[in-house]
Amino acid sequence: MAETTNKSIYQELKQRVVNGKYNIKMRLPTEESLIDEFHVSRYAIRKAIKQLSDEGLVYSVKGKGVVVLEQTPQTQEINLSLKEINSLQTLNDAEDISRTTIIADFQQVIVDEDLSHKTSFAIGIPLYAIKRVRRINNKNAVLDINYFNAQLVPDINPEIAKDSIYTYIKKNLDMKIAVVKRQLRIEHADQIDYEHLNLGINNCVGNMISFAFNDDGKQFEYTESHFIPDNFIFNQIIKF
Amino acid sequence: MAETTNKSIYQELKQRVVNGKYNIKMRLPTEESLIDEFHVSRYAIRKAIKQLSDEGLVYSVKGKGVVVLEQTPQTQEINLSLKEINSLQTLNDAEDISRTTIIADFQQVIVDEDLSHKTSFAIGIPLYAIKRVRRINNKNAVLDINYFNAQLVPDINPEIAKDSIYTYIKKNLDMKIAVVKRQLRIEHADQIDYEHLNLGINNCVGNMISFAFNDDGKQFEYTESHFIPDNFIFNQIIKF
DNA sequence: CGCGATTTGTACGTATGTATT
DNA sequence: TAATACATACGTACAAATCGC
Repeated sequence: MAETTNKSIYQELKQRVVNGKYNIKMRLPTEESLIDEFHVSRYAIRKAIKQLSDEGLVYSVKGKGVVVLEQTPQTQEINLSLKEINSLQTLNDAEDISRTTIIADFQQVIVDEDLSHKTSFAIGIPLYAIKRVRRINNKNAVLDINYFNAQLVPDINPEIAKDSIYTYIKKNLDMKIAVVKRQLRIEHADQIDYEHLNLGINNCVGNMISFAFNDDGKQFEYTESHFIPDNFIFNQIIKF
Repeated sequence: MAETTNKSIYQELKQRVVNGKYNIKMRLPTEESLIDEFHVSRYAIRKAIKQLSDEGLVYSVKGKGVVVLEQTPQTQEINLSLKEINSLQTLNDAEDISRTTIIADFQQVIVDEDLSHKTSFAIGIPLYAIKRVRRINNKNAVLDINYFNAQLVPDINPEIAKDSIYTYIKKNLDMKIAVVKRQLRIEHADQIDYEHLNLGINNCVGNMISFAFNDDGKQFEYTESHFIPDNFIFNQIIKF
């Protein structure tokens, strides 16, 4: 019946959910009727619904249908969906937040046993070791401690680091970022954290550790992002 | 060639990756040859590979093949994949960690405006309000502050809370847990945290906030899990 | 309580698109 | 440019869970 023309099926369905056309009191139309409406295959409909489901808007139940979840109000704080913190760039675009990067340290090192144990780089590999402070809303909010494999990510310099190393990789290197494995923990603040971060009365930091791999399966980065309490939220949706 | 018999294709492929039969120097056999080996459809092979990919063991590249990622050593600490912290039960089974639950508070309340704003339950709904302390390795490690919709999760009592409310829901109620939306943040420790947790010199806690929904789309739970620093790791894998 | 009817989940086969080599 | 290999899309069939009669 209705025509999607430009908009994707996913976007159209999402709009209907957030507008309340599809709401908690009802279920989505069956896949069969959406197929009839949009004149596409079952595959396409299921793909769109999966996307809604991954966002936590709906939930599919075998034998029953697709249920709309009660909506929870979203918080106003700096809201990270984990995928984005790597290049805090995105924050800048999306929300109007003042952001600056300060290069606190920039050197080249060779991996020794200690560093190998920590970063999981092999001993002997040359690295760029960079420390950067991210100022957000006039606070020193994040301390990034980066190690890049200099063979895989060559020719970094402070100017590049001041901008975005990820942008540099994407634009100038013939290498693709494939996977990032992350660990998030809370740690007692260290000397270096007190030096660079506006911790206020807090004596702890969040520590997000990232291991990044290219599409040859090789690890090219180890990074610790130390961030101050009370300013960051990490979201996740778990389906059963 | 090889026969899978009992084992799933996923398990067989995973074993080959961790054993190093498939390793960083090579790529996985093509989907075509795996189809020939296991005598199943392309769909089945792709499903197994997707599972490996979701675990961060391999990465598929269009036109190239399926790449094995360099392996990163796993840490020994209490390692949570976010899905499990809800029922800390699972920790008990997997690792040998001593665990006890202490009921610190148990009452029934009606949602007022403040509580509604915080929990996103509607005003007037009756709730069970429970505070529990989780002792892990002889430390008060987690303070759980639970609110359950008493209409959807009726007849909770302290004995049930001492065990596992999720087990109770699954076994005794005709309700299915569908989705949990989570937020993780770091907060300055509160009076109640100092009372119940072994914070040591730390003055911050992790706060994992959960909104849980049943398969009718209704929110049945709001929970804050306050946990001490240095003892928990949250893992996540991001694919590009 | 059981038995269809409904609805989503899984699986297969095939064809075409697209990035890599 | 051609061959290779994964990604996307369609159609079909059957399995499994749910719901109403």
